[in-house]
Amino acid sequence: MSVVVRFAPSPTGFLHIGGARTALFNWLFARHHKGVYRLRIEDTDRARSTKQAVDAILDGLAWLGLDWDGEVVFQSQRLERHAEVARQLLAEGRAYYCYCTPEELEEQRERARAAGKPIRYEGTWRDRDPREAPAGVKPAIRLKAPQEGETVIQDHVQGEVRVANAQLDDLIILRADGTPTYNLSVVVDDHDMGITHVIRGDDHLTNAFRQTQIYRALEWDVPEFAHVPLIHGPDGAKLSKRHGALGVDAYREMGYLPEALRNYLLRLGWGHGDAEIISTEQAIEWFDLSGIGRAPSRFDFAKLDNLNGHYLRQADDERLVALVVERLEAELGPIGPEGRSRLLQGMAGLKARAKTVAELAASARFYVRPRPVPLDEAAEQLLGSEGRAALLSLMPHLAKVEWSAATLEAEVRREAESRGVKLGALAQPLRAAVTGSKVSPPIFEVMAILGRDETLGRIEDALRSAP
RNA sequence: GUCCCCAUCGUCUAGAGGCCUAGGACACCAGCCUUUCACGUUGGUAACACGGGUUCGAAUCCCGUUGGGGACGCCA
Repeated sequence: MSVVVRFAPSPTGFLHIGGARTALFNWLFARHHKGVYRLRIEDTDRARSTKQAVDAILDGLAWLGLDWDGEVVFQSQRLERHAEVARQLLAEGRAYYCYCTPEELEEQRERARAAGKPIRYEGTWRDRDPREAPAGVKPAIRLKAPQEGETVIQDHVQGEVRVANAQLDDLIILRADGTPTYNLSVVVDDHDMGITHVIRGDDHLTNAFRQTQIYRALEWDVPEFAHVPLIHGPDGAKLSKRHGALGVDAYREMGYLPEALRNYLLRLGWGHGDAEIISTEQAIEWFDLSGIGRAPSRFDFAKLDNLNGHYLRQADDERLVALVVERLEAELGPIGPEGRSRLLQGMAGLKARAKTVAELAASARFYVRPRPVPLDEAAEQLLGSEGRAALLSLMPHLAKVEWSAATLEAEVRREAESRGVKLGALAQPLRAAVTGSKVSPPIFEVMAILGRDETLGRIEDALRSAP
């Protein structure tokens, strides 16, 4: 039997990190089994679903590289089919009309709460004669769920989970306005789409019981389930906007690479021995449901940063230049071919030092800034009067040397030696004057990339700016 | 309140009764490398929540306690 899975977000907000991981797991599972991975937008909440949210989800998935198979299914376009199934259950006597008003139901809930009993529908209309129906009340349709025994699900992550049917109530499958409710829609769509494995967040575990009851009433095959533990914030509490319940676009904005996020998300809740750095190809080969852990996990930016740094160092220079230019242009205006060329030459030295694209852009800024390059506080301190004096006396030597990283370094080393100072005594002021900062890629490499005129010009600027 | 799930270093995890004096990774600390910062490298601190069983033997199995989490909508 071929595997068919789906990712089914509801477009009431952005694609958050938990959803991204669910999508990743489904995608990996499908690719591993050479099956089908589909996307279904659960937009039946007409009031809260927005086009922007749908776009954000689609964009987020595309950025993450989780391509789906076939057409996107919009649940809102299948309402008629869902209603038809509800009516079928009604006709078969496996569902019934319920004439309770929302107020009555609220009273029932209150009563149950007060009595310390499970909060559930009392079954008021389950066996009542519909002829007693109050006039003018539009009924909802409820599933006639089993009252005895228990409902059991075999979960690939949680194992066998069972709950007494007495805990469950007769859930509404079709609202009074004729629209289907979530659990019915999910069951009908999963069935119609031929979904074989439902991999989703653990918060759906209890829905699995209700959905199982609907499957049974319909005499349809129940799919395999895998409920993945949720992702918590660093403090162990529910993810909040402060620490991780951000849209994937926010991670992109912070400068994370999609391949790094994929690797991080994969390892968050799934393991394969000691493997940490896992390429997507390798992940497809290895991914299995049994590797999913059963405990919730916490989101940790430090580890994501580390992974991102790894993938950054691995990334193609041209690609990184494009990402950096995009950010730098937003800040400094258009960057010409010369600037791009410097960035490309300097990228190897730059990317070895960054954790995120944002950091990369910040540290690359000096390559494309127009003179005079502003000196930050640390650079100013490094220069001081001694630093400037050192640079001044170094100028003639720099002016005459052949302009390459190796010759520049050799010349400055020779000078340091003859002056009886450490290389740093000359290199640091140079770095400060040329980059405006005390931290940069190797300074002779920087000088070589910048070229003789630009470098000497910057040094002169720094000398002139003496306080 | 009711039901369900979970529990190994700070974090992510390896571990499916003896291979565990509990392994790896991130973070942290120290050393090395070094023109800065990173990278790299070497070493270090650090965990089986607690209490009972079962067993010759338990991180691994069972029960309870505690602590987290999730669900209880005519939302999805």
